[in-house]
Amino acid sequence: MDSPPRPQRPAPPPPAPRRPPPGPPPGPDTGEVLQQIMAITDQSLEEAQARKHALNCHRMKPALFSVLCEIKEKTVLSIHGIQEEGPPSAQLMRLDNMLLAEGVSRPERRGRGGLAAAANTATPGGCPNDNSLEHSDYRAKLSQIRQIYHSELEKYEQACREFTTHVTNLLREQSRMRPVSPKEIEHMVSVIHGKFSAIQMQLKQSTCEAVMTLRSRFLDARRKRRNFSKQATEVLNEYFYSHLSNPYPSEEAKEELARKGGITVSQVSNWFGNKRIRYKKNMGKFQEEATIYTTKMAVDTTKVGGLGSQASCPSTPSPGPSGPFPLTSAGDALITLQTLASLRPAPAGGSLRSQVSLRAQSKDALEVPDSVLGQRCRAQVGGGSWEWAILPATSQPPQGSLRGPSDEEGPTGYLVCCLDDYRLAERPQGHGSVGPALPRPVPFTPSPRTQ
DNA sequence: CCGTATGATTACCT
DNA sequence: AGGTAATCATACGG
Repeated sequence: MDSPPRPQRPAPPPPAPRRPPPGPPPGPDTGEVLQQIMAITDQSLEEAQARKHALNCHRMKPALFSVLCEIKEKTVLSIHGIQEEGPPSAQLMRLDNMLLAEGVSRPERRGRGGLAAAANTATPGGCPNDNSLEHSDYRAKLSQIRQIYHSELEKYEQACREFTTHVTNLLREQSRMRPVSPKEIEHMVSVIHGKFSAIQMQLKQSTCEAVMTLRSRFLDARRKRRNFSKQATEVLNEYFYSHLSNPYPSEEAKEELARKGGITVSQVSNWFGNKRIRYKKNMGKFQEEATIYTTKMAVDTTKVGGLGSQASCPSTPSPGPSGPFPLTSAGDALITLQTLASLRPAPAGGSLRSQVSLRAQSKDALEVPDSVLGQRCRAQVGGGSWEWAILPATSQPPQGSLRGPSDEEGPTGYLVCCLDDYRLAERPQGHGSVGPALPRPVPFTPSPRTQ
């Protein structure tokens, strides 16, 4: 009760007791010794060593040492009280997991190749798979973050190791002078580790933040859509309008379209999803576009010699069985050249070379091969559905006006004509004999095609 | 600034 | 899984 207020200190004990112990009152002799100890710090190294040696040999040393031991005992107890600080790291674990998931803290991945690989796997699920430009930008930045993170981490770890060794050595050395239990050293080490891991935690935290920022910026960039390149749009539209009766590209077709357009397969899927629905909702609006693209396709077809090679479809050139788009009235039907170009003049010419090519020589003339005149054919109406039709029987260019969608196509660029005397035909009986792959007129069905 | 176009997302369906 | 339909959010052009 009347003892001096010497409370347990909340902080870990300093390595050297700088104060007279609260225990039994030191005699004058002890006080003197302590004075000397205190004075040691002011002395030169050799002097100090000599003093230390002298003190070590002092007759009071053992007694003093045991006193110190007693004090130590108490402080160690208090240390134990303090030591049970909360389990450090729910948060640390969270950070670690996150860094791992983001591909930042991959162990043992040092080389650039490794980093790149890590970056690749670091984009899980819906992650940015998009425009390779942005993607590589993202990867580069992530890799940068990773490098900084690892080099900092390395630094901290090294510093921690050095400092730990240093302190351990110091304590070991001091243990000759004062009681330093291995436990205490251990504790000290864990304190040091704690401090350093706090720093590491900060590093991890800010790394996580950086990654999240990068990620969100990137995702934002994804959400902040950009229109596709002209090239991509063209490729997609070409496929769409050349497969209007069945605009459902297969997986392979999607892949090829993606490759050609420099976009991803899922973007292709999105595009077709949007296109189908929007086209169906408002066919009128797309009429012009339809003619433009079907025309374009026709040009390519004729240029290449009938077979839609590269410019046309990556797969299945023949339309499927169902037409997703409603028929327009025959009155103002537009037969596009692409349509005409894919007409077959007669039963089974065998090879696709028997396809008819039509070329517009000028705005005012359309050359129609005799072989198809008066023929029953399949025609794409209004850029939309396919119908059986009979072409005009005259050798004159069909009446009607030519439409010229493109400026760049020159004198032979006007490929779309209105056939005023186009008329609907009966669907041929036994359609199998009409031609190998002529699509049958199938009423509009909104359900997804089955292939 | 506003209306339209368009890519992406979401819910729901088969 | 892949489709439709509705919707969101931004780009873009007048």
